[in-house]
Amino acid sequence: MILSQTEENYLKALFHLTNRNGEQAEVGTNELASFLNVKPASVNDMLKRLREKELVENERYGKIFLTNSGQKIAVQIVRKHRLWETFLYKKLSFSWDEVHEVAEQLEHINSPKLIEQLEKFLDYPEFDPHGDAIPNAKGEIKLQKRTTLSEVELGKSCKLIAVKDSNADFLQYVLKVGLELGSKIKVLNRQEFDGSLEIEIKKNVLSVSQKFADNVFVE
Amino acid sequence: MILSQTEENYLKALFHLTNRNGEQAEVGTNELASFLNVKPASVNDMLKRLREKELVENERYGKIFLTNSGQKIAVQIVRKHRLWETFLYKKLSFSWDEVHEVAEQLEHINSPKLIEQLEKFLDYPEFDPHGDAIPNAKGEIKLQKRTTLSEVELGKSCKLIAVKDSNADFLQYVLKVGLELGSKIKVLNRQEFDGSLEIEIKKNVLSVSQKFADNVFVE
DNA sequence: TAATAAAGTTAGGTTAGTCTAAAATAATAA
DNA sequence: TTATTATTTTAGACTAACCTAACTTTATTA
Repeated sequence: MILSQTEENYLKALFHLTNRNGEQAEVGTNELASFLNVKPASVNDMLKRLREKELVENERYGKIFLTNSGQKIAVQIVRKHRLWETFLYKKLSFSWDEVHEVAEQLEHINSPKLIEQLEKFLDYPEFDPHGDAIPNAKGEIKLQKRTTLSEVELGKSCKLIAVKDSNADFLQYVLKVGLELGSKIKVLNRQEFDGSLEIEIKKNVLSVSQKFADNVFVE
Repeated sequence: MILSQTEENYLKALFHLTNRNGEQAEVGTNELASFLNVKPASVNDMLKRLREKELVENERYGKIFLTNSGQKIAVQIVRKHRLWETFLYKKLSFSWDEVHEVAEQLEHINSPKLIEQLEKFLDYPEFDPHGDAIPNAKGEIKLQKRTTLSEVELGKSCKLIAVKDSNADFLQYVLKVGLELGSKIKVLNRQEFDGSLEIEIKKNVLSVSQKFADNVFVE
């Protein structure tokens, strides 16, 4: 089935919104609209088309779900996105926070051979530069039971393996703080009243908010 | 200036049609329409928009020209196309005849850094897999005074460096005949009545039409 | 449970890019 | 030079993807 970029973006958005933090989540018109920066009325138009193509299911005034085929297509888009991010980061010296925007464009290129060969060229990577798992050709995703920085015991050290979202501002802040994939972090102290953490990175001590710590994955 | 893929395709088509065989050529509505597989009426609509953006110039019932800024944009698209073709051929094991179609999609990705880095990654290639010159970042193109197979003297040997167009059928025929970039070809004989040539490739002798020989560049 | 707020839908309109059919102009040939 | 043919333009319509404004349904809370 040949889909427009817009249709693909709706499917991908639904995939992300319905699978949050590894849990199923319910998604409505409004939420999808604000995620995609369009108006609810536009979402309605598109949902009608996607229903007709049997890629989504939703009843009048009900929540929105991807069908099996919708899900399959969405996973393939995510796969392409993450492979391209990996390519940009590993081969073209893009920084962590720059890859997302360009991968948003590249993910819509339609060529099965291109993706196969790209994956091979990158030597079958399992994770993208944000630490997210790359679905394989069959659409299978490695399940990741990931620990956040917030959950690390006081005094212990850990290694940064991913950050939760792809917001460029957040990523830039992470970089500015001196972190990158693989950075070693030691958790020194935790403020009870606001959950903020005192951490040590390369012999520098700094304080980060709970929200920050919740968005950083470590092992 | 941000252009749609369609607008970019019109500019690129005009670039190719107005610079044929190194010579300037006049292009009209009908010709552009059939090149792009749309109807003349659609071309008219688009020309209006491109005139308003000052990317093309044409008078009522007159021939169509790219303006300087239209030309600049077109060259950048050609540059991206040829760099991507090179990438697919050199790094992702695409065959000669497969690169064009995918590059048609990739050429519309908008990221100056991506192209800069891609060019660097490929080590500043001068020619694409079809032997066409890749414009540099400034839009300068190496001028190629190219010899066709038709022009080679009887008994002389030459090396295949390019083929004229990107038609997949023609490229596949070229491959089938046993030719690739760099292949050595010896011209044995020429039929006066139809211009066809008898050539030797890897100790095989075969006959090719004048049209074929006109479309194959050698040095 | 009635009133208010939030979420979702519908109707009607816009723009980009396409089309068909018909009309206008230019080019070619008798 | 007039008639025929080819090219170009115009008018009117369609679809995808969006919008605003008004309306309906569901959820929340007083």
